[in-house]
Amino acid sequence: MLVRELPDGMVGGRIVETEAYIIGDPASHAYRGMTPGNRSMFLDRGHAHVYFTYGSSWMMNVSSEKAGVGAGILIRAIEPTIGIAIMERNRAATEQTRWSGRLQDLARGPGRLCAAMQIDRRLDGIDLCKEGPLWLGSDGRAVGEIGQSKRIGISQAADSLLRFYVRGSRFVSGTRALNI
DNA sequence: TTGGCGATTGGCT
DNA sequence: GCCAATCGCCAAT
Repeated sequence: MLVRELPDGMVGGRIVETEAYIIGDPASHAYRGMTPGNRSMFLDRGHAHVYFTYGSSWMMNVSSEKAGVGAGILIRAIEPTIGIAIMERNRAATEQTRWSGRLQDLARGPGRLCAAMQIDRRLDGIDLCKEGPLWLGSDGRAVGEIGQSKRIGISQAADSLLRFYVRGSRFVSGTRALNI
């Protein structure tokens, strides 16, 4: 689960899609070493790396190695379960990412997910494994079968099978062919 | 349902 | 300047 605590209430859901950006990965923001913009990717595992791209979208990684090593997991989609009405309002209020009105599109894709959950620069660097405005947890439900594919939208190391998704979930992004 | 394309901001070289 | 871990629109199937 990824959970966000907002003034209006809690929002979030089950993580159904991720991508790995591993050590020595040419597609990773951390590949060329630490800069002011990617330093949170070098925090100890379990911290947020929030960044802005394409002039329109915030996205979030979870740092995944020990302090000083740059690597992370991109959270690409959630199945909304908590505070759906609040997330719908957040998407509707975001001009850059217009919401189709369908629940399955509410947090389907890394930019949409951050828009729905109001994840932005202010959360960069926080510890996701303790109480706070954004944290990781579990609802205790069994995880479904996990599929594996190429990552989406990158040009470097494009063929590495580092994308992971819940097979059969309609809350997963990408084309049908990617989600077999 | 699928694939191609342009908008638009910030960080880095 | 350059370009990007996206999105939504449009046309074609």
